[in-house]
Amino acid sequence: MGWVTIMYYEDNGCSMTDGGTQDEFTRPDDPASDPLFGLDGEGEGLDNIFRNRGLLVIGEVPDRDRIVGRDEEMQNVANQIKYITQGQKPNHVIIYGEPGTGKSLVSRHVSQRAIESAKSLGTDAEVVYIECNTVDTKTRVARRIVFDLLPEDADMNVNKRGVGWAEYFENYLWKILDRYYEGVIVILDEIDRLQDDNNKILHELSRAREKGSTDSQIGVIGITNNIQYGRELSSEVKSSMRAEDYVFHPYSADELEAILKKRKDAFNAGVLDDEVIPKIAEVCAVDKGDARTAVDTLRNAGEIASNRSASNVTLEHLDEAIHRAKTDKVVRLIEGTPRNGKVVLYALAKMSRGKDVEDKFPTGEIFDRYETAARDIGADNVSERTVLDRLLDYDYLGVVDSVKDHGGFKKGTRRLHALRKDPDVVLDAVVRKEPKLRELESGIGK
DNA sequence: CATCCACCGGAAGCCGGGGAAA
DNA sequence: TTTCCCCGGCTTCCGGTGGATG
Repeated sequence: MGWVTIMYYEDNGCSMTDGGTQDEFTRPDDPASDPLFGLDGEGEGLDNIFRNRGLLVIGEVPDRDRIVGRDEEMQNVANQIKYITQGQKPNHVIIYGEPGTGKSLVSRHVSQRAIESAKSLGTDAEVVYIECNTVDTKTRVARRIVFDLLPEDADMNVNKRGVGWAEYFENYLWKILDRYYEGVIVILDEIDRLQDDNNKILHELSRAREKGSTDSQIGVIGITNNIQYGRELSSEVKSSMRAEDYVFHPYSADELEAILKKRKDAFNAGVLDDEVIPKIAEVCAVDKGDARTAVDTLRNAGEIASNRSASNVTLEHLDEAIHRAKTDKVVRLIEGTPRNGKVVLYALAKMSRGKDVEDKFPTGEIFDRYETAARDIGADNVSERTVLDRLLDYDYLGVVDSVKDHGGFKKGTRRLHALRKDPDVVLDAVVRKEPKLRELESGIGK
């Protein structure tokens, strides 16, 4: 959950001095029935929509019977790492595919099961899962592996600071492995987020046994949603460490529908309108078949219904949830871009509203609209050259489609720009990130 | 054909902020 | 803490582009 900004407006007619005006919300004697949180003391009625909202929170590894449509992928991964159950060397695996196609899910689930099988067969094995978008340097990765594998009761003192990545390996990791583990699987998620020469750590891990660093069997599963990176990595890695690589394809609408239905029991019986799940599946299947977004959207629709104290989750709530999901996506893309860039986007969104989707605008026109917007909010405006740069940035980010245009009237090569997202969505996103633009919007109306 | 238009996009350099180094 | 340096946003400058024009 993210933080929600709540604004309070002062009530002018209110005097704080005299009288003992108490809280509007009188506290109940029993905190278990505090109406402020919708409690009634019985644990009932806390929520008329959700029974178990946790089923719709991404990040936990679900039971095997909630995994849908990835049987082949699971078997493929299992075939590569199964040797660890016998205490033998697992193969390395590289997985790539679009976001939300079950890469992390399958890797974690299969690895976990392999480790359990190994343990029950008497092999000491463990799995380490690392998200490289936060653990993004060689040293951090090495440190995470060491501390994750270090048993609680180990009589080994590991320095937390001042240790280089190679030292972590030399001084600690190999020793820990030799002492406690016959096999380890290391999952490196979003491996493309590792900084520059990250393949060194891949190399070190994957060749450890051949180099005689340890007797333990190490299997690496590298995950990336950057197809390009995945290709380069897998060809390079394949030759040097013989890793198998797999592509996870997006979920179909049917699979998405099945995934969502498996999580239907997050809701109370009967509150979820029948059309909701198929609609989400349909919408998300068109947009890259992203299961994460699908589940998020279902949860959001439920939350919107819940906040409204509605008795059912309806298509209306869903439409709002979809809009919110799209807005969130754009917000994520544009946060971190310069303020003037957002004003440029604002200008383009304003121009695009009500126009044909195919309509494109030359840089000059956007610049003019941008200038008035910048003046309206009292921001110092940038040159046309910079506006062009901002538009090209957004093109790279996938918010704007920017193409070269040859042979206009009395014009050489020029560029035309159009939004790749719904203008209303972009407008909402920009307005959310830029308070001045929000004032402008709410002031003028449309 | 040469010229012109109106923009593209690379290069160089300025500036301020932030983080590392001293 | 101060100092230094790097980076990203921005500007200015300028050669490039390619159909229209006469």
